[in-house]
This record gives sequence, structure tokens and C-alpha cells, in this order.
Amino acid sequence: MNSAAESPGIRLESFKIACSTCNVRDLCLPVGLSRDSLDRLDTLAANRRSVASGRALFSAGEGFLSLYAVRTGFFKTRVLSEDGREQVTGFQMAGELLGLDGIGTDNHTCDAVALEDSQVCVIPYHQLEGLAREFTELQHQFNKIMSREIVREYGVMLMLGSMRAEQRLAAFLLNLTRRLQARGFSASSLILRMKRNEIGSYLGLKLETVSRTFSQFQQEGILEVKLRQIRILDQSKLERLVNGTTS
Amino acid sequence: MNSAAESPGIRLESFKIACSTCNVRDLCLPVGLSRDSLDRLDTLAANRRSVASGRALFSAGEGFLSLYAVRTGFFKTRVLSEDGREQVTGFQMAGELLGLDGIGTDNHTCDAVALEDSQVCVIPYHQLEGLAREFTELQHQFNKIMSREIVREYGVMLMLGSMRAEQRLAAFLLNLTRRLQARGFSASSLILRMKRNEIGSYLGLKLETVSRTFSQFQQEGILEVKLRQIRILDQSKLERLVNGTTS
DNA sequence: TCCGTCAATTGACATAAATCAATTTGATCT
DNA sequence: AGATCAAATTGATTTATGTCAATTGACGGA
Repeated sequence: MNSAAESPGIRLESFKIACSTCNVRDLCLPVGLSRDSLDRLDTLAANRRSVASGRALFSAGEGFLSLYAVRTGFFKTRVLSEDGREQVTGFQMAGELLGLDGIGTDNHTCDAVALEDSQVCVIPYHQLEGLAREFTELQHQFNKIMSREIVREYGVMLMLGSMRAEQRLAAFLLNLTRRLQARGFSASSLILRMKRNEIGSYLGLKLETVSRTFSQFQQEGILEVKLRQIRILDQSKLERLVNGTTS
Repeated sequence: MNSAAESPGIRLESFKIACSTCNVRDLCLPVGLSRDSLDRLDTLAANRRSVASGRALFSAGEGFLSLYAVRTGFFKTRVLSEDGREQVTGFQMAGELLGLDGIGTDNHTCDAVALEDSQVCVIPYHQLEGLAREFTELQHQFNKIMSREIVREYGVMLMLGSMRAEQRLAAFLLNLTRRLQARGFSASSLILRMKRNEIGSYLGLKLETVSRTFSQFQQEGILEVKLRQIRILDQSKLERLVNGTTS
């Protein structure tokens, strides 16, 4: 079930784990932390936790204690409405942070579920706060990360509120590949970690519509689709789609 | 054009302005700041700025320098896509913070537009950072505010991704009245500050659909609608709608 | 190796919302 | 008060996506 073996590209497991040597550090808490604050961050995020595929790292309603940085694997976050509708709010990969939603109320407000066997660095929040008090650049970086999450969500709102099915799927694929590329993976070939209905939930579409749109893109020569294996044949077409060039 | 005169309820203009005496303080930077840090916050947010109805407080692409706390009036924030689609990402009223999106990139990523003549407190960001370094509760509160904004957006995503038109409008009205009520206004009677197409943009619907849904609610005895003047006649029906009791 | 299960695809049809278009209503200015 | 203009409503029709249902394909366990 551990699909880490499938994923081409960077290997994380073999590294001695410490933020200061972590090769996703730049993604985790971007740019210039001083050597000193980095060393201290090491001890802070020293604890790791494994999450089996399909299991929750945390769930809505649970007390909030820690943030989590994805080391390996893949997650989805979702909110559930009263009557059980699921809305996937994001997908997180190596170097991305989970749990920011819990700070405001001291309780998690969404679920984070592993889509494959995964590992995270545990960052106890009150320790992070303490450290940030000492190292101003750390606080600065943390504020930036929170702000970027807000901006990311603006993008999702734009997608959900004003795009048609093809545009949503195109935007989704471009976003995924951009992030994968930043991690050293191919820009044109990817393996989806999520099911069609999870993509659908994220995009505000039904799984059948997602499937049909994949098929349509394949027909049009934009993609090669083999279940979860996707090859992008015409990236610029995807980009034009997103930008509403409906021609 | 100044519609402040229309709005029933609390009057803000007449107060001597300082955070420590501001009656929206609890909304601005909630809960227990010490007397000391409050005094300092006063001097920080002493500058005010007026924004005429229809004018932008800031626009996407502009350099980010300050956060803004709404003192009086009403704003919308919006993002624009490449091809000019508008997505309204939120509506902000007294005591709510604007500009958090700018922290991550040092540039604003959305527009904030006044929907009526408004006034904001200007909070220079680098000064806030400095002050937060000194007063740990202030930093703590600020982190919470950012986190709550993230959670708020989860709610919008849930709405945009999984609700039907009636549910969206119901959720929108309930959210508005809840916030107005927290400010001392009626829970059942409100004046919308935005146009139908702005509501539509926020809800991911066309203005005609918004209008029809208002009419439908009126027919069903849920609302009394007189253009922008809304009276809620059956709040529990709205709540049941949002919770998917489609009966 | 076969079977059972789950995921994905595809088709036929239903429907919510968008689109196009015509009025109506209300505010503002002269 | 009447003219002007923007906003809102309402109707007729189209369309994208949802719904229901059948089929195919992959994977894992017995």
C-alpha cells in the first residue's frame, strides 16, 4: 500500500532528518532563516508521525496542539457540512503545512486525511510561538505562510465561483504540476493520488463530470489519461483554457 | 451618498477614537489584550483614512504596507482573473480586518472596494510586527485572526462547491445577520449594502438567479424583500435550508 | 487463477442555473 | 413634476452539469 516506491524523483526517507538539512525546508518555512533559528527549529520539529493511507492526521473538533509539515506522502483536507456533504479544501504534498485552521479556535475545523502512507513533522504550536518570539524572522515567515494560504483560498473561490468544468480541471492540473515541478518532478507527467470523487469535491463537480472532462481532454489531445496516470500533452492549451480563451 | 445615516443601531462617528475605547475593539483584535498593549495599539492605529463609496482602499498589485480595520462602512474584497471575471471573496463590516492577503508577497492580491462611504484605521504592518514582538498576546491574537480567516474561507468553499442557489443565499443571509447582530443590529431586519450582481459573484451565481431566489423566498414567506431592504420572517427555515433539509 | 470489490467510464435523461431580452422600479438631477 | 439612468425583476429558452444506471477495468485476497 505504501506508494512512495512508485513516485519518481526525490527520495526523502534516506536523509537524516532535521530542518537544517531537510530538502523541503525551502517549502516548509521559506527563505532566510538564520543558522541559529534553523538549529532551534530542528529540535522543535524533531518529532515525526506516520499516517497510513486513508487515516486522518487530525479531525474536525479535535483539540489543536500542533502544526504538521508533510515530509512524505499526500494529504487532503476537507470540511463536512451538517448534513454530511464533503468539501475538499485542498491537497497537500511534501513541504506543505497542515493544521493552520486550528489556531483560531484551539480546535481543528477540518479533517486531514492521508491519501497514501505518509509522514509528517510534528510542530507543537506553543513551542513554535515561543521560538517565533525569539526569532523575529521566523514569526515573519510564519505570517507569510498564513497569508499565502488565505490567498490560495481566494484562487479556489475564483475557480469554484466563476469557472466551467473544463477550466476547473485545467486549473487543478496546472496547479498540481507546478507544485510537483517545484519539488523536482516532471512538469508533464503525474500520478494522481486522489480519486475522481475527491477531485470532484475539490472542484465543485460530480465525479462523472470529472471523468467526462478527462476523457474530453484526452480526445482533444490535451492529455493522455490512464486512470490516475496523467500525461500532459498540450500545457499551453490548458493555460489558455484557464484564462478563458474559450475559442 | 453617505448612507451611514440610513443604518440603524450603533453610532461610531461620535466617539473619540482609540482602540482602548473603541466599541468594535472586541471584533478587531478579540479578547484579552493587556492595558499596556492596548495603549500601544492606540498609537499604532491612530491614523484613519476615509474611502468614498465605490472607491478602492487598495488594489491587487499595489505594494503592501498596512492592514486596515473597518471603523465605519462596508467593503467588498474581490479578485479578478486574467480575463476579467470578478470573484467577490468577502464582505467586511465594522471591526473586521482588511489586507491580510498582502503579507505573503508584500503586494496586495485583491481589491478592497468601499460599498458605502467608509472609514478605516490604518495599521502599518511593520509596526504591528514590532509591537507583536513586544506583546506576546498581541501576536497570539493576530495568529488567531489569520487562522479564522482561513476557516471562514473554508466555509465559502463549502458553499460554492456543494450548495444549490437557495442554500447559498440562505447561508449568505444568515452569515450577514449573525455578524450584524454581534454589532447590536437586528437579527431579522437588514439593509444590503451590495448589488445583486455582487451577491451573485460572491455566491457563484448570476444576478438573475439571486433576484429570482429572493423572490422565491418572499413567495414562500421566508423573507420580505424590498430591493435592498430585507426582513427575515422565518429564520429557522433558512437554517433548515442550509442544513440540506431539502424537504 | 479466479472472484469480489472498488474505481472509472460511458450513456440516456433530468434539471438547476445561465443566457437573452423585456419591463418595472427607484433614485437623482434639473 | 418630469426626465434620465442604474438596478432589479420577470419571462422564455438554452445549456452545462447532475442524476441514474449499466459496463468495464484494475487490484488484492482466497
